[in-house]
Parts: sequence; structure tokens; C-alpha cells
Amino acid sequence: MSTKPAVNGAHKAAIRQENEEQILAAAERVFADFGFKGATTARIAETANVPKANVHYYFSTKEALYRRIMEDVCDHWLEAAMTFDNSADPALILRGYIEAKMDLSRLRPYGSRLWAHEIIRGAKFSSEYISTTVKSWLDSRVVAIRGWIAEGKMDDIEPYTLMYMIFATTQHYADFGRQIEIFNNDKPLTDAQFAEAKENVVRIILKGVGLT
Amino acid sequence: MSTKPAVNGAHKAAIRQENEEQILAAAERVFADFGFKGATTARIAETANVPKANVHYYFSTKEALYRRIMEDVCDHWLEAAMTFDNSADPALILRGYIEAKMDLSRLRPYGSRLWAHEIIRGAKFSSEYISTTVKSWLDSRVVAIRGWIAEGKMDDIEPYTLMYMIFATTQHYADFGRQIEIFNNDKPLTDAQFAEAKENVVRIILKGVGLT
DNA sequence: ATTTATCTTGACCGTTTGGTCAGGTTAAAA
DNA sequence: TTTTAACCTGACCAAACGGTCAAGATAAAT
Repeated sequence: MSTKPAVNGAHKAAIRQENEEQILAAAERVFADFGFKGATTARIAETANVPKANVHYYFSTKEALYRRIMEDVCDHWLEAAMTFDNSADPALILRGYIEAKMDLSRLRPYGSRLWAHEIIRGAKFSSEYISTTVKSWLDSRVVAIRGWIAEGKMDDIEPYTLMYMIFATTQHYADFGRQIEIFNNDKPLTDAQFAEAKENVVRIILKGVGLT
Repeated sequence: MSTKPAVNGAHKAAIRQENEEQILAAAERVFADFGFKGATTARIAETANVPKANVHYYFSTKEALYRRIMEDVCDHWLEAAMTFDNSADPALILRGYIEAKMDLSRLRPYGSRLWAHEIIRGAKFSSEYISTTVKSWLDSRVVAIRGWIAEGKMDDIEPYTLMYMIFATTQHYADFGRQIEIFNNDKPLTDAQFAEAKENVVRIILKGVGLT
């Protein structure tokens, strides 16, 4: 067997990276499906196709692995958040944000479901992150919306309610994807169906707050 | 000690009923907080203030207890569903249904969170219930909405999207209640705040589908 | 070629879990 | 009062759990 002629320990580094990625991907799925307590390290290992002991070689504890994945999920969440700047037309901003959140639910449903587990359980691992990073982001968006209202650009609605509505509706397509699938005659939404849903969500919300 | 003079075994029956209720209430909370796997019979017993063995005296297995609670939750869900008849003005019907769902999230958050756990996990225990009872109810509502659209009473939106939006938004106040609480400076929404949210949700959705 | 550092893993361990059970207490029936 | 049926529970058990470890395999450094 032995080694590729790679320079400077590149092979070992590649092994480490590949194994970590494999374990993280498996853990995201398993945690999303079963929650923190319901997920077992044995199942994560099996899903990742590595022996259980190897999971603990790369991630000291189950909790460390969980925290690491929560960080990754939050990073993606912040990415979508960035589409919500306040420099342009309110209708365009809201549309862009809703579409970004819908796409995230479509492309990374496990992350959304993991987050849902975490919050339902009482946000034990993430209450600090929510009360600092997320809250300050949300509050600044609320200020922006209040500004639009004051300028007469949209209806006088309660901004938090609007934001929660966007959170809830977009994440519903990930968190309750199984239920939607059952309602859709046990078939996942096609791309066309999902695109139609996305457009309808945007339309209803924009019109609902007087931005049409 | 001994017995009240109650006729015909009424005391024993009362004991049974009270214990079952106490265990069911405790189990609903614990299952909602930790999910099926995360909940432990010991914790349920502790919450219900009975010895663990007594839980198994009244409910043979953890799964039996879980199924029983799911049934109760579904019963309440159907109650709210009944407010959505199709005999009157669309705006009044939708308003009534949204308000009933919001109230349910406020008054019985545990049930909603339990349901969320169940769906996220893949609806292992309830897929049949969803694909029969719930689906046929939902489909009939969709037909009603299509009728309203055909009559020109509201905008031409995709009815399933609207229904999912209502599900998502109303249940969000239960399922993500902890997150909302954190955003609200770590204080639960007051009755006034909740009432305002409810009114805003109704207003945005009704206007969003052209029912104002 | 030898040493060193990292990666790999089957076997193992203490704890927690859902569930059982024998033996007791209490209330209703006879 | 005696018998019977229902209720109660501390003590227990096998299985599953998160985590450890020694010993081997592989790759990088000397």
C-alpha cells in the first residue's frame, strides 16, 4: 500500500478532512432525524461508514459533535440573512430573503430540522447565540421595517409577527417536509411544485403587508 | 383510612382516572420537551409524582403511552379543524380557523410540539392518520378554496401553499415559543402581545389572498 | 532504515434505559 | 368478617448507551 508522493503530509491531512466531513454529514442527518438524545453514536458511525471508536477519535464527545454541527447550521443561516440588507426596495428585499430561506429549506433540510429540534427542546445549546447574534440581527431588521412603515411604503403591521411568519412558513417546507410529502400523495414536491409554492409564499406575504 | 361510602366502586374508578390523567399530562410535557426517544419513563413518573412501576401499571409500554397521547392531540386538532366549515363568508371562515389554531398554540403548546417532533422524525407513528383523516380533511378545504377562487371571491393562489402557511405560522407560536421568548427579551409573550400577533397574522394572510 | 506521529479498531466498561415481578396495601363484593 | 379484585412499589434485569483503551497499521520525519 503506502503513500502518495504528496508533499508535506498532505495525504494525512486529506484523510482527516475526508473523515471529518463524512462524520459531520452523517451526524447532521442522524441528529436531524432523532434529536440530540435520540441520535446514537453507533448510528452516526454506521451512517458515516466508520467504526464507532473512530467517531470519538475525531470528535471527543457526542455533545462536541452536536455543537460543531450547530455552528455549521448557523453559518448557513447567516448567509441567507445577509440577503436581507436594507439598501433597496422593500419588496425586493423581502422577496429575496423569502426566496433565500425557501431555497435553504429545499437544499439543506437537515439543518433546519436540527434547529427545530434544538428550539423545541428549549434551546439548551443555543440560547446564547439566539439572544446575541440572531436577536441583534432580527432587531435591526425590525427597525428597518418600522422605517418603511413610517415612510408609508407598506402597511402598519407588527414587524416581529411578519418576521416570525417568514421564519415559520419557509422552514415549514423543511421541518414538515414529510407531512407535505404525504399530502402530496406520498411524493416529494417536484421542482416545479416547489417553485410554485415559493412564488405563492412571496406573493401572499408581499400583498399581505401592502407591498404590491 | 378506608373508604368513602361511594356507590359501586366509584372510588376505585376515580383513582384510576386521576392517575391516568396525571400520567398523561406529565407524559405530554416530557414527550414534547424531549421527543419519543429522549423522554424517559423515569422522568415521566417523576413529573407525574408516581413511582415508575406505576406508569407501567397503567400504560403497558412507553410506545403505548406515546400513541395514546398522539390520539388526544389529534382529537384537539380535529376540534380546531371543525371551525373551518365552508358555509359562510371566506374571510370569516379563514379568520376563525386561524384564530382557533393560534389559540390552540397558546393553550396547548405541548401537543403542537409533540406533533412537530413526530413529523420531523418522519411520522413513523402517524403517517396513516395523516394520509387518511388529515389528508381528506385538507383536500376538502382545498376544494372549497378553489371554489372561492372560481367565484372570484379571492385571488388565484395555490390553496395548499395557503394552508401550509397557516399551519406553519400558527404552530410556530407553540413549536418555536422558546425562540420567540428569547427575542422578546427572555419574557413570554403577554396576552396583549399574543392578541396583537394573532390579529396581525389574520390581517396579513387575509389581505395576502385578496380577502380584505 | 529507523523513529515518530497519526490513524484505526475490536473489545471492553460503568451507567442509564424500558420493562418485570413478587409481595404488599386498599377497597369492593360476598 | 372473609374473600376477591384492583392498586401500588422497591428491587431487580437484560439491553443499549456514551465513552475508553491498548495494540496494531500506516504515513511522515529523521
